[in-house]
Amino acid sequence: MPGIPEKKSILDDLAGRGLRLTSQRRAIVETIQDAQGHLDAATLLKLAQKREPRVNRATVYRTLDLLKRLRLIDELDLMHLEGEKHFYETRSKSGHFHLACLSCKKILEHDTPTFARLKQEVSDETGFSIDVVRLEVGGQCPACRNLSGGNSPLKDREVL
Amino acid sequence: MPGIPEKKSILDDLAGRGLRLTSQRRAIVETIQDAQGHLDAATLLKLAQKREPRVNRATVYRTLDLLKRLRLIDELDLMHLEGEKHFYETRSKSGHFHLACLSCKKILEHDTPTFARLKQEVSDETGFSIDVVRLEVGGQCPACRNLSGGNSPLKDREVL
DNA sequence: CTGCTGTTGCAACTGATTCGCAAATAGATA
DNA sequence: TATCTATTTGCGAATCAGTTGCAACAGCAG
Ligand SMILES: [Mn+2]
Ligand SMILES: [Mn+2]
Ligand SMILES: [Zn+2]
Ligand SMILES: [Zn+2]
Repeated sequence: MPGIPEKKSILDDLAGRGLRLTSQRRAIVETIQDAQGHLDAATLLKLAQKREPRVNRATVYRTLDLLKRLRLIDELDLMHLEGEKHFYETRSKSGHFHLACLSCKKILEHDTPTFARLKQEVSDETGFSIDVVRLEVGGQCPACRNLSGGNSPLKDREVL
Repeated sequence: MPGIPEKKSILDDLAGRGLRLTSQRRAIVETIQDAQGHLDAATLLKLAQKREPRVNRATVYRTLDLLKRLRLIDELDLMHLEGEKHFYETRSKSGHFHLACLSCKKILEHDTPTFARLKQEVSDETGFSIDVVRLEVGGQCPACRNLSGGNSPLKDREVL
């Protein structure tokens, strides 16, 4: 196993394809890689501008699109809990999927061997060559579940 | 098993909750139920207006939101192959998931017992009470796979 | 039939993302 | 290092999906 060369991997990949390493791309990519959670485009712009003020919103979207097409990042909907924006995370930490609590809006990451098996089965059964798999679950986290009383799920009051 | 009362189930559900069965809701709900494939809001509006011209775009969105919250329909992203719009289908035909061919943009529905097992596992392992599960796969369908030559996946030309 | 209250149409508005084009610049080349 | 050129960017306007406030409308209980 290498030391910690993981850090520059996306930029290396871009360079390897003959793409230009502009200061903007560096700032955007490094921001995504250093981010703890899931970033939306607006947040990514703000954070990237701390590293390189000359980053424009359009460039963020163009770079996200590029990284998506190169399969270096994954796009998440996270059940669109607030608005229609999307979120992004690096592929390296991939394999997991996301649970969104519809009450407290927290996002939980999870994985289980059955998920990998499912992908394999889908590939085998359908003949698809799979590029992206997005599994998202919406529900109520254990904390919110207790908090909202132990009665029946989905009382009218809560949903209407 | 009942005869074919399935048809009115959504409207019955709405009525049972004391919600009003307006001509607009009828048109929208029946359009969704009769639809073969996956409808986006704009298409749904157009089709619903054939049954009842007095259907407005806002009402379509409000009704979709209502049906979503009541868990009577599911919202799909279908990998946002074109634009950022969403698609809808009735819950009754639920249980399956969707494969989107990134080349020909066809949508394939699929299911496998492992999918049900996965949901159960997720529920057990995380303690979440699950309301919605969305599994979407992006890739290349068998037809497009052959068509694009048997060489390595993702040539630069195709992605840049 | 009447009245109350939930629903709707309208048209303006928002938020997210995309676009065309001229200016800037990374990286190859001399 | 200076030059060249295709790629990338900034800008600001445009598009697209979805939302909203409010007055008019219309289910449906009584
Ligand atoms: Mn994640
Ligand atoms: Mn989406
Ligand atoms: Zn919660
Ligand atoms: Zn295809």
